[in-house]
Amino acid sequence: MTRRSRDASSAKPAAISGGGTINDIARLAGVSKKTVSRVINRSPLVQQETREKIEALIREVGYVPDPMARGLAFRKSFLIGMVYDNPNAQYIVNMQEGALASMRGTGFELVVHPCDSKSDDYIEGVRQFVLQHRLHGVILVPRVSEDGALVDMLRQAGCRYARIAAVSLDEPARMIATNDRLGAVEVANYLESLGHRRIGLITGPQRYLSTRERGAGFMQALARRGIELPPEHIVEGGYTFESGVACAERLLALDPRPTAIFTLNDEMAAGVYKAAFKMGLSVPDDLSVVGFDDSPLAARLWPSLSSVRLPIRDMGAFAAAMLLADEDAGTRAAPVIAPHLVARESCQPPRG
Amino acid sequence: MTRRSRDASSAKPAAISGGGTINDIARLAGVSKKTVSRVINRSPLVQQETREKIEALIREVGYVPDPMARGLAFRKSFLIGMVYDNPNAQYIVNMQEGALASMRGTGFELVVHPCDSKSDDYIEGVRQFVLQHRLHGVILVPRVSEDGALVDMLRQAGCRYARIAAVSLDEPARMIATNDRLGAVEVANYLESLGHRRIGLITGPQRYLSTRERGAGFMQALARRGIELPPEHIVEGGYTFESGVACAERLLALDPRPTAIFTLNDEMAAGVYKAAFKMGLSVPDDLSVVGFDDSPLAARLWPSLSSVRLPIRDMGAFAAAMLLADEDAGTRAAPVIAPHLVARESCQPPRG
DNA sequence: CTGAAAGCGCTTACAG
DNA sequence: CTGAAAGCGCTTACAG
Repeated sequence: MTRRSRDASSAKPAAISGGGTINDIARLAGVSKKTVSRVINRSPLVQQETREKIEALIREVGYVPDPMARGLAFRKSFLIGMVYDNPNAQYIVNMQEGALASMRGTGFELVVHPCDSKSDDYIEGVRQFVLQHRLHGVILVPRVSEDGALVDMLRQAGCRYARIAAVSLDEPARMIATNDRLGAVEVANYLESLGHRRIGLITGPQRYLSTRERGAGFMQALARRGIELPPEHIVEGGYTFESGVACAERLLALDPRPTAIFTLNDEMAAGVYKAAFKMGLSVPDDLSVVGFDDSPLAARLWPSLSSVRLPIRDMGAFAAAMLLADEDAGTRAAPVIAPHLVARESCQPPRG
Repeated sequence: MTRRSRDASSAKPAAISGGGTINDIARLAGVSKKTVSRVINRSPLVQQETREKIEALIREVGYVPDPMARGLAFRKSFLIGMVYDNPNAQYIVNMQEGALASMRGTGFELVVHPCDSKSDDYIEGVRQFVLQHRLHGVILVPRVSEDGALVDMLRQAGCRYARIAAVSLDEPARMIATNDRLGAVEVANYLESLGHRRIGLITGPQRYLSTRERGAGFMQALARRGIELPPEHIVEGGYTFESGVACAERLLALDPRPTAIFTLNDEMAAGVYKAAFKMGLSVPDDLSVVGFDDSPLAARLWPSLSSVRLPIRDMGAFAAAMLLADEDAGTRAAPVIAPHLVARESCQPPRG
């Protein structure tokens, strides 16, 4: 009782510290702290009666185990990291919220790690990030999720991860495939059903998996409906507004010009709007436009932009849930992610 | 040596664990671990020679103290929280990056806590957030930063905080004032200098400090230049795209109608664009528009939107630096944050 | 300026 | 099913 000042005061510890320690609960329950520990960790090796008594006490006192003490003993923190190199702020924020939704009430917290995958020491940065705080696991967001070298490092470091990518790249328990291809297929079918035959495609850099998936899905679906895109109708942009303008100017200079353009993200679709307006073309009267991402921009453009939406929040929630799941919980059903087209005002049948 | 398996292997511990423990360093240096601890914590009570030897060893081995062990002993984690209830994703992401920039190399990490300030138990949520992991401190982003009840709770919980708000609400060491008013003044002067006299203002909800500051700054600056805004030229929006459309429709129905409109955020400015186009008015030929926030939207609208930019990244960096600063480091110069107008294509002198 | 002891709040072997 | 001992990797008193 001389060792710990708290012992000298009262059995009920200060509320501010979150409800005492494991020792307080053990003393109150008249058991060893090891037994309390078993209850905390859901060990089956506790008598039902004992367990219930301890659980009631824990609730009553408002006791919450200290994550740092647990982490020290476990050699693993109660932190989940999110690693990303993604210019789409809304994407990041939505995914954070989704992950947090799965983590609520678990005692885990989310720590963020934006990085620059073009710098050659970013992997070392992630390594220190996961190792220093002994992260429980990390969520890998596109496009870093596509980097095999990063994943190799994580495996070697013994850090769990959940990858989010356009198509499965890993074992199911570590992977959330977003099936970007399906969204592009939907766009192809939509434009074709409106009657468009001369269609332009503005892609992103081919090194991105999402670009290849979206592009391939779009072209294949068109082909299935008997539409072939001539090479000059396919231009590679850089996922930026400016590149969207430049690519659209090239496409719209064609004669005859496309009656519809699909851009592989919304940024570039906004660029298409600008190019069209500069040329005196009206969207959608003279040109239909579809984007991808359904970013906040889409609904705010005038006319509002039809775009493909991914359930980003859900993806974040699934990823966190995967990381939190017991290693030995058996095979869990892989979540099926399906993008879908949100049709707005930017498309209509071609004129004439 | 039977106790710790690592002792049995080699003096140089596995690189994967980040470079051994304090005991390894102590043994290698031939000192007690307390002395190593003093070096880690920059205590002056270490002989220069001893210190240098230990520091060299730490670098060589790549030793990094375990934040969980330190946190347990300190009763305080190496985590900084960011608490926000802000619909502007770019704002959040930029601020996160700024905070992280200040934290780089310190061993601290950033843990995020979005919340809903309209729910009545959000303060309890933040309380558990800061208490459970014993956060080192939290960054309070507008608009939760304006909530006195939240700050009271944090004070009572003994959690450090840094508040970011339009105007100082707290002691300088806990406050980053963004001086929103100055940005609005700049807009007023700009529009006046272009020759506008009939000017409309679309505000946000008056309960927000930023709204009041921006609105007051704008009107006062106009008044100083001899322009009074009649009441019907001032309408209250809700910071949403839709409210921008509705407010603009009211303003543009006036006869004579305003030649310029200032909206207190970019979302509503986009709404003004839509309303103008629907009425067949051209921006900027028939109507000049200025927004606030300089969100990604601003540069992507057509014509691109003039808007007030806040140095959000720097604000995040300052906030984190404040939290990391030694309590007894003395009074540090309060950073001066100054918003400024980014003039783009949406304004020109009024016609006629 | 330096160190041995005790402690932070939890868990992992190891016994029973 | 339960517990006493030792340990996770660090720090705070307290001595010297």
